[in-house]
Amino acid sequence: MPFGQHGIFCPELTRVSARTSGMPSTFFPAGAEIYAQGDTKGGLYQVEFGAVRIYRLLADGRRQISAFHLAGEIFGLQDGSTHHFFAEAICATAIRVMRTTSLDGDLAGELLPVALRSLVRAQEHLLVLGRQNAIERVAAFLIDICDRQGGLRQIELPMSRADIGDYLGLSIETVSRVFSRLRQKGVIRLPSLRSVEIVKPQALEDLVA
Amino acid sequence: MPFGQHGIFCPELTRVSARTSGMPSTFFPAGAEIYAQGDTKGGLYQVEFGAVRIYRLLADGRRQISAFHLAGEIFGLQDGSTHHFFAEAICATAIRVMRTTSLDGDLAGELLPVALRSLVRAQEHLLVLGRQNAIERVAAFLIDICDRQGGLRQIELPMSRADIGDYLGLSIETVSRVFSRLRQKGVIRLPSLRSVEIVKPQALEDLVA
DNA sequence: CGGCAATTTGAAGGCGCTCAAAAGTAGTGG
DNA sequence: CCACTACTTTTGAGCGCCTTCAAATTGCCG
Repeated sequence: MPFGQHGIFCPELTRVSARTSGMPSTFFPAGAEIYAQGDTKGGLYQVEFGAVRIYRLLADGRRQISAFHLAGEIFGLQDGSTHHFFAEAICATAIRVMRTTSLDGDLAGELLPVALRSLVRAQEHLLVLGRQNAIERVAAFLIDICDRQGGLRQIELPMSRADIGDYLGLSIETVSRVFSRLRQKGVIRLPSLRSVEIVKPQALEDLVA
Repeated sequence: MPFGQHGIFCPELTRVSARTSGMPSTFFPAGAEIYAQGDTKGGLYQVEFGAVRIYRLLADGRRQISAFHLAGEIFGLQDGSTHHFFAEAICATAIRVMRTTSLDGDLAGELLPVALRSLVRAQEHLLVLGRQNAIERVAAFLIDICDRQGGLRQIELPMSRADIGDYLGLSIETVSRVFSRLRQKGVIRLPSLRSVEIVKPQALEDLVA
């Protein structure tokens, strides 16, 4: 099976996406692997709906999520012939696949901007992980997700606290404590476990300095 | 002046590099700025000799070095029209410049591998900053520099402890303490301040897991 | 309603940071 | 050659933030 053992081909989505790009879509339930470290499947992926986590593991199980990808975003670029990371669906997710063969053609010029955006993102994330404390990291995360969801004050988080912790280099407990602290300060509200309302955007901005 | 206020044009180097690429070189003394955050100078840079640090600053002065670039390596790729980072010469350094105009032509296809290598590097660095402790970070750093200097056991560090700290997300003191600890364990020797001899490579490898 | 997983909250400890001072290094000029 | 200065690096002591371990609570789905 081309796109991970849990990948389920979805004819309806195929037809939908075919109208826009001519490429088929694949559906992944929550937790399904899209590709693994060492996989040789080349290609580029676009999130149609849902969310994806890109991560790496240490031998003892420590995990670092290097990026989340939301609807519309492109991922899967690789250096060399094999993937260096894992990609998993965070929730029910549809992925549009662009074949490697087409990359050699006209798309080559469009690939560079994608790579550069990812690079800038990763480098900015380095600043967060290297030089910011827990509350600053969470603030940066919320601002980032907010912007990528259209800038509305109401945020829907597809990922768990564990995912957020592994993205921000924090423990689950610390993430939870920071959320509580921001709530107590009146900076955010938590209408439900996976949604956040930003009450004082400026307070968040001030935290990331 | 095209490449930072401290850039010194060096005719002799120009002639040398012209033989290989037809592009001129610029010399930068230690600490000289190559480009700054917000600069609109496009273009690609190659280190001829010396070393470069790429970094970002927080409002209160905290600094995160996202990458070091040694002789032969290419840097300066940017998303959009302005640089998002600072680039400085760490020591006496010569930089070969490739003009933006030439990038639009034949080089476009060669740019993608450069961007992808940087991306993979940054993402691997995220794992170090997010999920590894002090001794593991230093071990990863030494292995990386060692590989990039040809894999010899003797390493020459162009950068200060402060630079290493700002690259690894550690304080100067912690970097120094870890070096001492590795020396006491017999893993490395420190023939001088800026050189490291790796006595037990396997011990270092084991640390990064 | 019951069971399981995710999240929250609490308590204690450790790793790395800050502050401080000593030791080492390099450059300069007498 | 040596004295002097300025800077980097090393080492020490104490503290604080985050982690770990543990338990309570909440939310979800059958």
